[in-house]
Amino acid sequence: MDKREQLVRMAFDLFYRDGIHAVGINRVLAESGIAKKTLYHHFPGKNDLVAAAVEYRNQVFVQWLEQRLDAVTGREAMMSLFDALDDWFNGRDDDLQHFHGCFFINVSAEFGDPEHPIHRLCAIHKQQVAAVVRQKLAVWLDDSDKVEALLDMLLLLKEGAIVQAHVVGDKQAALKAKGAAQALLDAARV
Amino acid sequence: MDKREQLVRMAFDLFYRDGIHAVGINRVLAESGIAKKTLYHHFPGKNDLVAAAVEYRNQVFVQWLEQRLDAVTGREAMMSLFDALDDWFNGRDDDLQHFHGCFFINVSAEFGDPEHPIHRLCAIHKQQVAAVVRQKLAVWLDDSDKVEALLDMLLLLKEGAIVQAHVVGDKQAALKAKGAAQALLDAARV
DNA sequence: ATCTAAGTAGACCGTTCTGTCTACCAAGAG
DNA sequence: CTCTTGGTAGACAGAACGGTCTACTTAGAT
Repeated sequence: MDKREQLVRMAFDLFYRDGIHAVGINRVLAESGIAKKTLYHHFPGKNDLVAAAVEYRNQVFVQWLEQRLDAVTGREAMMSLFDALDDWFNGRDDDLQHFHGCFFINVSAEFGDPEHPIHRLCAIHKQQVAAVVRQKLAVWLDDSDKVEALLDMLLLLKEGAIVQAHVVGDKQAALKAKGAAQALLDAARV
Repeated sequence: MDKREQLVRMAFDLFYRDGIHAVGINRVLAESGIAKKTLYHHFPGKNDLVAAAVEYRNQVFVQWLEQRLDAVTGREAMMSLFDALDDWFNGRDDDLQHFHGCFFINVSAEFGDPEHPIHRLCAIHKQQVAAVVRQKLAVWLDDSDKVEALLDMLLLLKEGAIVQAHVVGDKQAALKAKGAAQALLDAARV
């Protein structure tokens, strides 16, 4: 693996665990065993490394989600969404590392200005996740208004579950969200 | 107002806007015009100032919420919850300052370890908010299992709305959550 | 009258931060 | 064969960090 990718992965690991501002460039270098010059050869500055870490995580997460929803369709796919979250929260998933909340929510907290490029990347990630779920809904339901309305509600439950799991430590949050999702799908008669 | 409270308020303002680790003690002092010795007279260290800011915000927020739910009961109270969020997101509220996401979610992102005292304070805040809403549900519904189930779902929607409003910038998130809440209450036949 | 608590200004300390720089090395391409 | 690319080790600079300290002031309480 090339040094650039090693740096990005190690940076993500540390940023996800301890936060962006709490992790210095020197720690990323020490833990990855890579020279400082090499880092500044690949990235103009820390912010660019942060951006690369965010994009890396985006790619990993979206791929993970697509895979988890791959084999199922319709209502079952929506249930799989929350089952996947449940596995994540409870450490039954190898792909996403130990759960420390949503990396993108965490990064948005540290880069609070919505105009900041790094905050924007987080917003884009959420939109990409939304697109994955929307596609699953769209092939199932004809009414595109209903698709959008259900999508909004399901994503609210998903974000809520992640927050509850991280802030309060409620590891059942995904299952509670799944229950709510079932009730909403029932109410929409789908 | 005594200096201690001035410090806490200014610290909260800055921490909420820019994040904890991005705001140095010296900036809090410069912007509040208070001497460093005074800060260290009232607080052993920065973390204690952070804790005080979290507790201050907790008090302000819970009071705000109680007030917004004061005049209403039953289903209407749940609707008021999301109307209040909508006002907050869209800057129609004077009590909570300009919206930069949930302070407690943001702080939890920077103090990711659930065992950390400051993370714990954030969890306690969420539990206090839950208690306010639970009380509103409890005086309305007899079945305490139903109260807990509805409470969980409504809080998921609330947290989800805050995240969507902040990360993606969806200022309609509260109204979408309100719609989902209505559907859930309908489904529960209350 | 005196003593204490709370305040001011700001120098200072050791540490850490991001980022630059020098000097050297290895391997593949023209 | 030489030259570029990507790499190593680590000193260094300048700023900012949290925190300590001295010296002085002010206002109440005893």
